[in-house]
Amino acid sequence: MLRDMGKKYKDQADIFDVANAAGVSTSTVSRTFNHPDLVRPQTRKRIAEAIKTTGYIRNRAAQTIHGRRSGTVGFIVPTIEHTIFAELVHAFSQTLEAEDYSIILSSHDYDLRREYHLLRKLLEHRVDGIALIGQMHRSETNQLLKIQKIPVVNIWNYSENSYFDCIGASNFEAGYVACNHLLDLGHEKIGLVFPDHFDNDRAEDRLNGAKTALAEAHDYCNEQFVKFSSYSVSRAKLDCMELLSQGKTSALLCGNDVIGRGALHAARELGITIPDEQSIMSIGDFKGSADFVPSLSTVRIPSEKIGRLSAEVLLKRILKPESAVERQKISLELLPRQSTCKWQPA
Amino acid sequence: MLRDMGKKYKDQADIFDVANAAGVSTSTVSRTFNHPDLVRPQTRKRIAEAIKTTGYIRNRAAQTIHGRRSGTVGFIVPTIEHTIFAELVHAFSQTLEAEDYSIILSSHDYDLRREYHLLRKLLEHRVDGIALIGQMHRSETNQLLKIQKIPVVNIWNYSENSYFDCIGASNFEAGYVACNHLLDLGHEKIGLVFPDHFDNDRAEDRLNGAKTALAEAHDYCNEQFVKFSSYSVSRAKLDCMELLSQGKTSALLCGNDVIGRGALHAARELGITIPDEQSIMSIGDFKGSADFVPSLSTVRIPSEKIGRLSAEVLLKRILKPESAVERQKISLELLPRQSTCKWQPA
DNA sequence: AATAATATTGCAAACATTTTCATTTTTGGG
DNA sequence: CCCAAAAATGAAAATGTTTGCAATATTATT
Repeated sequence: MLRDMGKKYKDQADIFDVANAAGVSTSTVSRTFNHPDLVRPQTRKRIAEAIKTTGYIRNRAAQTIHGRRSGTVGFIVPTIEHTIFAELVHAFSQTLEAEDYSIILSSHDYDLRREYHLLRKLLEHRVDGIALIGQMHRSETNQLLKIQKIPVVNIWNYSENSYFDCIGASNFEAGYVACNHLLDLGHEKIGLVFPDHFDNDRAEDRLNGAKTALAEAHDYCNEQFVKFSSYSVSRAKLDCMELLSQGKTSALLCGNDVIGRGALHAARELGITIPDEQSIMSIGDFKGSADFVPSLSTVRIPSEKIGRLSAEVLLKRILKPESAVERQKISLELLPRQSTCKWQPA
Repeated sequence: MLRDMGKKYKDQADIFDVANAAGVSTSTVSRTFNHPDLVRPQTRKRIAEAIKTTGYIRNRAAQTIHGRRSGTVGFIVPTIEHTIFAELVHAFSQTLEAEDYSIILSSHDYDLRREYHLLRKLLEHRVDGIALIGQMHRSETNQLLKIQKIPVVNIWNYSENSYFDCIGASNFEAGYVACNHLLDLGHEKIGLVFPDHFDNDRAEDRLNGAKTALAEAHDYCNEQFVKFSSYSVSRAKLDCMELLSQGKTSALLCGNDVIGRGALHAARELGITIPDEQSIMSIGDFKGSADFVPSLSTVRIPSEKIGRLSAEVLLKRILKPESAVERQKISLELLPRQSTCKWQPA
């Protein structure tokens, strides 16, 4: 039956307008979108035309309300400003956009209380799934996720007993491998420059990995060589200059490539030759780190791969919520480049 | 009246559950959210408790359907991978998240056909507003935006006769100013390295600005010094190495800081001293460009400011759709740093 | 050409809210 | 303590879809 014509002026065509224009019922229009195989090709064509002439645009909110997928996925990252997660977000989005999902992206600036609030907002929008960075979250965050029974993927930091699906590398291992690279080269006085953020299990794990390597090699870890810096090349540069100018180290181990770049700049600024006078080792391998001169030695954490796989796993979970928890430990790659070399005492 | 109790098991508390728990009607619950001043503080408190005990989370989709704000804003950028828009997106998001909006971020990889499709998807979600980069879009994109009468802000590239609100700098001017900086320093053989993307009015305008400056100074622009590169440090480095090793230029003008960084690396790789042997000039001033050694001379386009202002303007337009078009031309800042100096013929 | 099987389509209920209008409660002034 | 005005609340309609079920149209089989 056609809809009451006495309605007030409407700016947006709705499914009734399309149905009228095509001379079918709303059910049929709806089906053309959601189960095209159930409607006759001929009818489908008529509807397609009606859609064009009316300028109809589906209302996802209306279908969301009905319990159908919202077609959105929430992605909460610590930051989008500092390159760190750019590649990850990019790969993640591309994969999901290819499946017609839209990404609601929010960042909490390393404040896990904000993370909780952002999560609530995403749930208000009835996202079909959620992606979070790291394993460390406030307990109310985890609780909320559990009782909501919403598909969740935990990205970036691998944990063998994660409650949710989890795709990431072992950041402990990354720190361990990176540090051992320097130790293998004969370095003994290694400066550790790591981000100072709390609310960041990745950095913490990396630092612990490095300290463990040091402890194994030296039976101790000299705390006076540990420096906390931040996620900014400028800040890191200053902090590294301070550390380098003390002249007590033969190598710097940087918690991530942003800091690694800062270290490279710092050395240059101070006229310190890399790697002859100091080795610089980093973790991450962001795009461009290989292009520095000297190129930055680092431990590669394949962010594109992680982003793509996370999206795929989340997708699977959305389609099949009850399957077993999926965890993938993404392997690291030690990339010795020009910024590190054997330590030769003068 | 209380709701029919014979309903099947529901996992998600809805507004009826809250109403029951608080002993009020759904109207009152709804009002506590949307017009808190209309409900007695005492009742409000009772409802707040009911919300907690039931674990209720508002359904934005349901209110969107009612013509109410969806609480989302769509932001379509060319890319999130290459730093270019990271600061912009960050500032934009922060400003809108503070007002409780969620951002649906999508990227089209410099493909304006994809931009159109992404826009449609955003409209399906009934976003309250849309932010787009640049002034150049497919005609169907512009048409769709016009007939939808949705708040739109055009970011990044200023145009004095934009149809929509527009916050940005003149990229023509940026190219012009950057090039004149080199000309003022006495450079004559200037290599132009610009992104090769079509579908990018910003790069085009910058290049035209540079060419205009050259034409004014020399009455010609030597096309053999124009090189098209891409938005990647690696790619740009290789391209710059090629150009530099020909030894026909005394300065490089780079279309953006990504290319500028590539140029810096290239020179270093080739053992060319910056700025003594070659000057490197860039456009953008991304975070970190000042920290390179030598620091990168560039024309600053204040992306954070642009991001923040865009968000504010879009917000205004959402609240007051009928007000006059707002345009802001953000001013540039020439930042001569260490990578450029006076040209002294050998 | 009649019947059975299958493919299409339509009706109406359901989804979770918001909001208008009417009704009830509270408040303040005498 | 009563009454008018103001404040708070509730009932019900409306929002734009999807989908189970029933009805109808098409096709295949004899």
